[in-house]
Amino acid sequence: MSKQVKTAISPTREENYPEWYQQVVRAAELAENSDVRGCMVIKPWGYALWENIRTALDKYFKDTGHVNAYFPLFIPLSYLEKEAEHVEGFAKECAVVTHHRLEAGPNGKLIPAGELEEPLVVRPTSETIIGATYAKWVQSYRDLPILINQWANVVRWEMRTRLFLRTAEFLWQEGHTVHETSEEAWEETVKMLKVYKQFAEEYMAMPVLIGEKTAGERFPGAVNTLCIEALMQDCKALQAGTSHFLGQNFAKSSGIQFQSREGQLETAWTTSWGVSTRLIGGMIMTHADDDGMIMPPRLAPSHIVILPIIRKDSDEAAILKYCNETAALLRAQNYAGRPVEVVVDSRDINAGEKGWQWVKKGIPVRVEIGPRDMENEAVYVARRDKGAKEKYGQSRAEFVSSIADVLADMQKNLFDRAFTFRAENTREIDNWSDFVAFFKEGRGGFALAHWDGTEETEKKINDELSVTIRCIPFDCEQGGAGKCVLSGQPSKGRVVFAKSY
RNA sequence: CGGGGUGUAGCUCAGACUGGUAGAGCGCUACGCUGGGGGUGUAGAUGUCGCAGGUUCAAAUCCUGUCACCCCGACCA
Repeated sequence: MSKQVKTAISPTREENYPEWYQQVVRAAELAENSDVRGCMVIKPWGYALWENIRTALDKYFKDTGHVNAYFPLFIPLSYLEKEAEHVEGFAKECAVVTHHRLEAGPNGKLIPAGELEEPLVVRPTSETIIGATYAKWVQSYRDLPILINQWANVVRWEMRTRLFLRTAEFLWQEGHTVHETSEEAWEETVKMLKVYKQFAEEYMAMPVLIGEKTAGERFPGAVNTLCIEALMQDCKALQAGTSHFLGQNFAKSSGIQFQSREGQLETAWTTSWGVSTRLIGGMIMTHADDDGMIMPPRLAPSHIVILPIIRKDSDEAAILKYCNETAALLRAQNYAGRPVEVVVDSRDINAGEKGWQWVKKGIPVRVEIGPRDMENEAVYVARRDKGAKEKYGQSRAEFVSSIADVLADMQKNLFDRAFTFRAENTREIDNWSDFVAFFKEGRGGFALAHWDGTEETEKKINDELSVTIRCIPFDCEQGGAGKCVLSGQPSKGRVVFAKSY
């Protein structure tokens, strides 16, 4: 007797959410822990996802006038010291290179030698090194704006790490721009935030709230930090991207100055904005279910897997031929501006096992093709956004011609699901006991509540409930004024509270 | 950096209290029966028992030291 397993992933989300998450990452072959503390190995299926994220975002950046460049991994320690708040924010999590050579020690072990005159910090973010470079590039208002993005890895020596959500090394993009005026820099900050929102919603099928951070949650050294915030299935919030208005802080510390149209020497205005491999964690926790990953079609590494069902060896050649033909027909179709991507999985392993591997990987569509289907010029189809039992037969021609619509429908379905989930777990709360109940007795979620604007209240709420202000929505005053949920002091509008990652 | 814990096969772990030639399940390899819910039979391969000392005729097991990792806190894209 085979033991009956209900879900492909164990434990389920309900049973143990953090463990479920780890298991999904592993079962979907997205990434695994490496021998290096806090650092992950991103496996081909996960990396392909990142490549698709990159391609899509890069297009947005180019379309908004940015170009890519690359700056050094190492930052001289003295650069980091230039911006006071910035040092304070990152000093505790910096990897530092102090030597440049290894020598054989007495017991055959290698020991560092050749101490550097000035230690180098492995970039936790590149504002300082890029700022120093920009200072050399900028002399005149004619040199502005500078609109550059870099795709890179950064290192932050975090105490506790989790695959994709928080790793010591992660991949990201960081945009760094320089502008003539405050207004223009602010416009850029908002523009890129909106790019992130659009990308999150249209590609990742992950609805996000946008707004600004409170002073306490700001990027170290920023005048203002804008963010996109998503709600995960365990009702905790995930900061999925940030866009910073840096004012003149970094321009001053790096000496980015230019001669203005009026001939005056002026300090420039800068912005920076980034999203990271954390987005993958966000996608998992937004869409994946107890059977594993679910890839939104627009970013899926592959759209369709064809699974040949071979009952007799004598059928094998004919079925494989039919499968490859089907793949070719599908590849000739386009979905969302790129050719449909198809894998034919002809590995000689048990058919059930094989199918489940793809379920766990989250491929949008599985197509089983056996002798019966071949005879009828048909296919047998399963969509990852539907129940695993909901498979349906269809003529091949019909399936092929409708594939783009199926994928589009699935993309929409995933977004709608996530949107509904968020709506169901977002609540306006007007008094403290309801607020406490929402987070302590209930599952939590986004609480829209009034806040008196003081750090004191923010801290008290965090201390008591581990709940933070995720963002102050741009349009928060439209809902009208009210009284702070904790202090009762006047408030201009509701802000978003949640527990967060 | 405080408190707790764990290092044994690729993975998850038993064996340790009471020293006596290294174990299980899963995975892996080969062949067969299978194949549309992840099945099954037979035959295999795999270990400096984290590292270094000590006690002993004998150490995965006892002792000392050391390193690494995990969990709970404080800190974070």
